[in-house]
Amino acid sequence: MVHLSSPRARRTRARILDAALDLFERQGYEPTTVAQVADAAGVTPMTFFRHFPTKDAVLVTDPYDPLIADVVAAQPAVLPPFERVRLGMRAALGEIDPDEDATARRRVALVAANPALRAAVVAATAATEDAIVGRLVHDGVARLDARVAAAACLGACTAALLEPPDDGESLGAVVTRALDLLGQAS
Amino acid sequence: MVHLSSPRARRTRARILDAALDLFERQGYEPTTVAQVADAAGVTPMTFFRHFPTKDAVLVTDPYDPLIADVVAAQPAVLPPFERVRLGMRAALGEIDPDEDATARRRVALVAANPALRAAVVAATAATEDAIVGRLVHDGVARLDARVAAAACLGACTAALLEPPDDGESLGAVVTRALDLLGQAS
DNA sequence: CCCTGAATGTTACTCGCTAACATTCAGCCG
DNA sequence: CGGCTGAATGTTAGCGAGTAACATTCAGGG
Repeated sequence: MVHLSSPRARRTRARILDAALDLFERQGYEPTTVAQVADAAGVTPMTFFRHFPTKDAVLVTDPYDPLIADVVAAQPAVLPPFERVRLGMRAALGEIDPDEDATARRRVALVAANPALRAAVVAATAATEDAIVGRLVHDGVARLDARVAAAACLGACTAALLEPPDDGESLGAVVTRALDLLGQAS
Repeated sequence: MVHLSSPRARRTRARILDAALDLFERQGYEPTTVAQVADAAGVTPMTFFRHFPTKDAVLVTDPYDPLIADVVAAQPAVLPPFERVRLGMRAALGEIDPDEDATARRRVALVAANPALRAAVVAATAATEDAIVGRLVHDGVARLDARVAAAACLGACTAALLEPPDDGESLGAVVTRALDLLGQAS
C-alpha cells in the first residue's frame, strides 16, 4: 500500500482503476486477471497490489464511517433497538452521496453481477456493523438484540443499493426507501 | 466432486471433515492449509477438493431450502412484504434443526470467528434469498421491496446464529428471537 | 477370477497474493 | 546545473487455493 498519495501515485492509481473497470466490464470480473489489469495500466502486478490490497478492493471499498454509529446512538434510547438503528441509519445515510459519480454506478453494477463480490461487500460493512453494535451494547442493549438490528438494517441497505436502480433516483433515496420498508406502516 | 457417495466415499468424506474441524480448532482456519487437512485425513489435496469444492465448504454449506420460500409465499398477501417474510421465515425456521449435533456447533463457532467465513455464509444464502424474492415478485410485490425484506430477515437470522449462543438455547429458538426483534412490539 | 466403474493418486499448471531487495523517478538544496 | 533523498515502481522468488488430464487402485458382480 502506497503511504500517502503523491501526485504520481494518484495518477497511477487512477490508471489502474480505469483499466480495471474497463476490462471487468468487457470480459467479466473473474475472467480478468490482475496481470491483465496491471498490463493495461502500464504497470507491474506488484504495483497493483500496492494500490489495492486485493483484486476486489478496486470495486469494494470499506464504507466504515464512525458517524453512522454516532447518529444511531443519538436516537432516543426508549425506542426498541431495531427502530433506533433503522431511524439512525436513515438519518445518517439518506443525505450523503454527493459524489455520486458515474464511476460509482459502474462499480455498483459490477458488484451486483457477482455473488462473490456481494459477499465481499458484507465483509466490508463488518466494521460499521460492529461499531453500531458496540455503541448500543454500551448503552445497555442486549448484544443479540443489537446485532440483529444492525445486521437487518445493513443487509437491507446493501441489498437495495445492489438492485438495478430506477435511474434518476439517487442512491440516498434508495436507502431511505429501503429503511422505510422495514417500518410497520409500509 | 464425487458423484454419489458410495460407502467408501462417505468414510473418506467423514475423515476429511473430522481432520479439518480438528486442525481448524487447534491452529485456526486461515493458517491451516488444505494440504495439512488432506494429510491428516490420509488423503491427497486433490481428493479433498473432490469432496468439498472449496476450503470453506467444509464449514459453510448452502442451506438452500425451497420450503422456506414456499412458507413465506403462503403468508397472507395483504401483509406488507417485510411482515410476510418475517412471519414466513419464523414459521419455517423456528421448528427445524432436529439434527443439532455437536458438529454443527463446532462449525458455527469457527465461522463466527472469521470475517471471511461470515461473508461466505451470505454468499451461501443467496440462493434462498433469490427464491424468496422470486416468489414475492411473482405475487406482484415490487422487486426492491421483496429484496429488502428478504435481505433484512436473512441478515438478522445469520447474525443471530453467529452470536455466541446462550448454551441451552436451541438454534431454532435463537432464530425465533431474532425475527421477533424485528417486529414493532419488541 | 477377472472385469468394470467408481474412487483416489500424480503431475503440472494458473491465479491471487506476499516478501525482500534492487531500481528509477521527482523535487529540493547547494 | 548536478547530485541527494525518499517515495514509487520493478524484479525475483515463493506460498496456497483451485483445476485439468491422465494413470492407478479399489470394491463388488458376472
